Amino acid sequence: MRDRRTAILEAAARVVARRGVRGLRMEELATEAGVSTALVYYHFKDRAGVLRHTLEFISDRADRYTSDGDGGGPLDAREELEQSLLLEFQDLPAVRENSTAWGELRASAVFEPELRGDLARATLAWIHDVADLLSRVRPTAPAPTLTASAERLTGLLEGLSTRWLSGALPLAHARGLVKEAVAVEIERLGHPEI
Amino acid sequence: MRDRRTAILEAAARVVARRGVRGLRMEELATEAGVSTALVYYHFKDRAGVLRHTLEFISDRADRYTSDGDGGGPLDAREELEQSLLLEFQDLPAVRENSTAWGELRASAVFEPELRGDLARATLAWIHDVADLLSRVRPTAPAPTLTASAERLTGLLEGLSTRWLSGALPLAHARGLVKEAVAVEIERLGHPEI
DNA sequence: GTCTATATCAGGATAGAC
DNA sequence: GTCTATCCTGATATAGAC
Repeated sequence: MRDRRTAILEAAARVVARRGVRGLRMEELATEAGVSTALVYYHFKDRAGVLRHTLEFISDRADRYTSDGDGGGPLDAREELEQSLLLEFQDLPAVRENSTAWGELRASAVFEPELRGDLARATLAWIHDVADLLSRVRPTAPAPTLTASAERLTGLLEGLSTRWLSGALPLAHARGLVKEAVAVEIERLGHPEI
Repeated sequence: MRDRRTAILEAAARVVARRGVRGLRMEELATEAGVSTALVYYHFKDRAGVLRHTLEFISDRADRYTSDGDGGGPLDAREELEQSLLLEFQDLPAVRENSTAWGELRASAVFEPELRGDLARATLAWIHDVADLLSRVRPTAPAPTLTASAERLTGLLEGLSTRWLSGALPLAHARGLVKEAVAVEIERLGHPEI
């Protein structure tokens, strides 16, 4: 147990994953964190403040996961790419929590312009990372083509993620589709004349 | 102006597109429809009932749009496919409304299991339609491969749609990515050995 | 079928003590 | 920094007249 503030943010991440951004109630959050509602307001001013800091918290945490050097031995560029894209599709509480929260963030941004800035920045960074990994597989492919591939792959991930989380798409199937999408895009980058 | 019931559903579609599923308030809906809140309850029992019927209404309407024979002259199979996938990316109020409502429905289904049934059915039907169009472009491709391509294309559409609606992706760029995705998948279906 | 009230309640937010 | 208690708004839902 860290300081209360962090405990509240961790609790908020769990509640958002369980109820959604729209479903987050201050009292449920307080109970989950084991504190009073007043304390939540003390630390975060109001509901919007809670949400802002929670989404920031989640996004930082996601960065950490992504850059996790894991114990799987050295990977070639393509494996690394696949690995990185498949990180989002695992049935671990932490991963589900992050994916759910991100999905909520994206969906909420449609109606809440204040959220759009952060979201756009994070998405752009992600696309850039993926384009970078792609460029290691296909070093000769031109940058705009790489970016377009990255945009499609990440866009697909977002779409499939929602399907998975809403129970419409089994995890294994989602993973299969992602792997094949990677194969297809890499193949495509080898034939720029299409 | 049809019967009040339909007018309420049309208004609900507009309000959901504007405020989201969670942002739909019975009074705003009533005002938008030009009726009293009591009448809304009379016709739809409660808020959940409004939502259920609204989503059904939207989904029916989307079917109509999709099967719209339009005035663009006869298209070959591939053009028809492209056309059909690009329908969702137009800056027309009706289209925006439908896309937004669908996005909301998908996002809500993550937290509301009751919505999942309808959603899964509609998604499956969509995938099937796209697979069908693909099979006309690549008549020799095996069915599972066609289905996988359709799943990726529709999944991508869902992901890009959210990006577009949240202002993260300009319309023209989205359309370009979709067109290229179609090209890539069709190319892929011509090389089943990958 | 439709309206004008109005009851009811959940949930966000604050006051004030410790 | 943290709690208990409470206020108050906004939103769902119903009663009863027409």
